Amino acid sequence: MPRATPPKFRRRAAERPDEIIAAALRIFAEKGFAAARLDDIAARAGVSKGAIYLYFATKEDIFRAVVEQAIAPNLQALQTMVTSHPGPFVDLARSLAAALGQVMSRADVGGVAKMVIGEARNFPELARVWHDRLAGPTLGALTVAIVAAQERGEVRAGVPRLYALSLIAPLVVGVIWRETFTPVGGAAFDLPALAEQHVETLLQGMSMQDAPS
Amino acid sequence: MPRATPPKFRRRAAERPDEIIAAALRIFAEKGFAAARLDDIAARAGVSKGAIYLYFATKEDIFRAVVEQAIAPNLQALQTMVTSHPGPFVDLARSLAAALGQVMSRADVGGVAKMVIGEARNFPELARVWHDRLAGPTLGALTVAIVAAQERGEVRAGVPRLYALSLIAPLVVGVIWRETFTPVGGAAFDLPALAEQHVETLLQGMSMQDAPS
Amino acid sequence: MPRATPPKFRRRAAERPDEIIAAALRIFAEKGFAAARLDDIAARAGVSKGAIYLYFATKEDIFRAVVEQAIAPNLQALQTMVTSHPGPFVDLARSLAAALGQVMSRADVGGVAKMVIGEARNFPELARVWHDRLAGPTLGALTVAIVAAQERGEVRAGVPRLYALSLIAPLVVGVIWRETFTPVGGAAFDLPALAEQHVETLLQGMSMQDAPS
Amino acid sequence: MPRATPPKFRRRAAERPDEIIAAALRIFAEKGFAAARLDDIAARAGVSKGAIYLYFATKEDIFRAVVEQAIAPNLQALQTMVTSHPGPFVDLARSLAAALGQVMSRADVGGVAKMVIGEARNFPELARVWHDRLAGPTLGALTVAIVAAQERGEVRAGVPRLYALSLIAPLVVGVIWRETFTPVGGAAFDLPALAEQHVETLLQGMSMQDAPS
DNA sequence: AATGAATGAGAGTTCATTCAT
DNA sequence: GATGAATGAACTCTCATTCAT
Repeated sequence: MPRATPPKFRRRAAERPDEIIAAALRIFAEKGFAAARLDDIAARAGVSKGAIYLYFATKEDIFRAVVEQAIAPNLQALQTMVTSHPGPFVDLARSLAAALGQVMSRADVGGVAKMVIGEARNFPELARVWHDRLAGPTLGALTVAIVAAQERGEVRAGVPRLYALSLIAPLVVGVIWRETFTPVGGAAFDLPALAEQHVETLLQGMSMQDAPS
Repeated sequence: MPRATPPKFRRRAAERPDEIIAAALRIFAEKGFAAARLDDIAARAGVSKGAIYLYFATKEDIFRAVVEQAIAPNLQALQTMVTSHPGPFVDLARSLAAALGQVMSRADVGGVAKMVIGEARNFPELARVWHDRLAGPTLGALTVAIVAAQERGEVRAGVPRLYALSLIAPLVVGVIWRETFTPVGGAAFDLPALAEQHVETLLQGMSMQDAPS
Repeated sequence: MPRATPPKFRRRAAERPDEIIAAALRIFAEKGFAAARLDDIAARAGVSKGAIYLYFATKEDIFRAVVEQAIAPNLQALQTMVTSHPGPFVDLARSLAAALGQVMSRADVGGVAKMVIGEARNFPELARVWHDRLAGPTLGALTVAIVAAQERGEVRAGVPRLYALSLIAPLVVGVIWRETFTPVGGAAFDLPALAEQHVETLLQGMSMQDAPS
Repeated sequence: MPRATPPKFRRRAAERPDEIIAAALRIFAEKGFAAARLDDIAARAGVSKGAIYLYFATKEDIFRAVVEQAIAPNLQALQTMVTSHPGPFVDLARSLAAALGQVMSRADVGGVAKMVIGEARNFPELARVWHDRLAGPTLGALTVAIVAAQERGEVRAGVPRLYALSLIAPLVVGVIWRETFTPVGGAAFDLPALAEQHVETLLQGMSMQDAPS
């Protein structure tokens, strides 16, 4: 076993588009769509400005690719978790909270979310994609689970969809807070701790057993 | 050596700046800072592009004015409410929820919030203003109230600042949802109803009396 | 004799145009025509911008008035001096040098000259006015005097018009130097001293009597 | 969100910056700094307006480049000539006059000089550059040479720096005259002839041998 | 007569997009 | 495939000029 250090191969084409998307994510998250410059994206991706146009037709296309791709990896797992959870609601809620706390801690989730929120009016199709493929289904599945739990007598009366939002919201706000206020001196939130305390507290309030007379 | 065409003059007003700010709020909320055009703001305000520069030095100045002014009117009232509430925590939480549900329903709050979130990196000073004068104090006052409530035995153990965020978050997300997904077909949330159900549920979970065995 | 201090009357209209011209001279000399702003001229004149248009139709008109008026007062006296001087050329030259040294020391002459030079291409009519009414005649009269002096045997052979320019040039350059280089640290010239030494030296060179064989 | 029209490309060159500077010199000399339009410079250079910004950051930068570059080529040679001239002062003066007469005849010298004079207040740094690197040293070197000549008994008493200015001034004025009055019908000066006659005459006056009784 | 708020054409500058190399 | 010089439309900002008061 002569040399342990393998000759360092440099990247070859084929990963180019992904590298560009990764670079674009950074720049878009930082500046927003309109203020981001192709030059910056190219520089960060380590390619020429012209090379970008070999893979994407317009700046908007890059943005679309960034936002659409960001849905796939980790977030989509969430709804399958919600949908396929068998046991009592308390278990589902706890798993979900833990998973969300984990996911939300990832650096880029906040950036993309910020972009979707900020550019929803300019790119309604992207807002629609995020709603139809991510936010809507996730909230819907959770709502369904809550309805079932209510029917099983585990959760007390109340609008299920509002319960679902109540459950998820603090983590979303936690991420937004991190993106918005932490850079200017705002104290950060411990997202996993927030997830756990919030879910336990809310579950306590939603639970049937110790309802007041 | 400019023109000599006959211009058409309009009215005259000391409210000009406010009219411009109102128009700018609409446009900025719709397009974001960078994508907003001075022409559009001027048109919506019913003045010429040049007239804007009688009152604001740069586009950024308009943006600053919009964001800073949006703090004052309705939102600042919140923290005084929190600070000056004497009775049991349950009462404070309910008043706060009702007030927040009301405030958040106002059309422009969501737009400005979106801008602050989206442009936080480009305008850190504005993020700082919103944090230092609005978000931070409000959350802080609520946290203090929770600490006091815990000492009085009204609220069970737990990190007070996380409780505070848990309490407010769903309304924030409700507003963001309205701004982001409602225009593309997402079902809206009834904010006052959300506020009420969420607070009642969370208070139930935070409350001491029915602690688990 | 009760009060020696008369009630201070403020200026009344009628001197307005002259005040505006005076203010404009300052601003134009400082910035040049294009970079001068009507606002600045109005401010320096102590009137509103609109008031200027009661007396002048355009910015160019103000400029014309400034340049044309600057000819009249002291400079025109020069050529009459030249034309009407009876005695030997040496006397004329000395009087001229003294007068020029005096005139050129006036603050605004340099400014206006600078303007005429700098804007000659943009305002050929003004360059023409200065040439036809000031520079040309003065130089012409001096040339005529030199021709006469040559005929009287006072001045040696040589192109009279070049002699005339030789005589005047150092003072012109002295003024330009003051306008251009003194503000950035260039050592100033003592204009009267320059006038005297130059004329004496040049006269010596022009003179017939001690010509080399 | 920009256009999609088919542009027309031109050549490719490393001389681009110089072409732009050359074009800018023409336009600036003609209009002055403020009245010159980037469009005109671009058109004269045969490039698009945007292309200029590949090489210069601002309009002022172009101006600076024009003025600074105009110093180097032909004028700087002058002071080395003055400094390194060994023989009697008369020889130096004659060489200098001939060289100056030559240089001043070049088309662009007058234009740049006009700009430096006209914009000295707006661009003091450029006036400083011209003073510190061109006008000051040249005059200084000439002054030193005159002092030496006085010590050698070649030149009679008198302020050396004023002698130096006397020597150069007519050519400067000749160039300014050409720029200012020739286009509006003023009779031009034959610069080489002016240089020769002036220097011979002044040298005669400065010379020791035929001092007045 | 005088003001100054308002206008709008025009200028400098940016940047997504293209294409000769 | 890749580059980067070049383009030109669009945008922010300026300022001479106008007119209701």
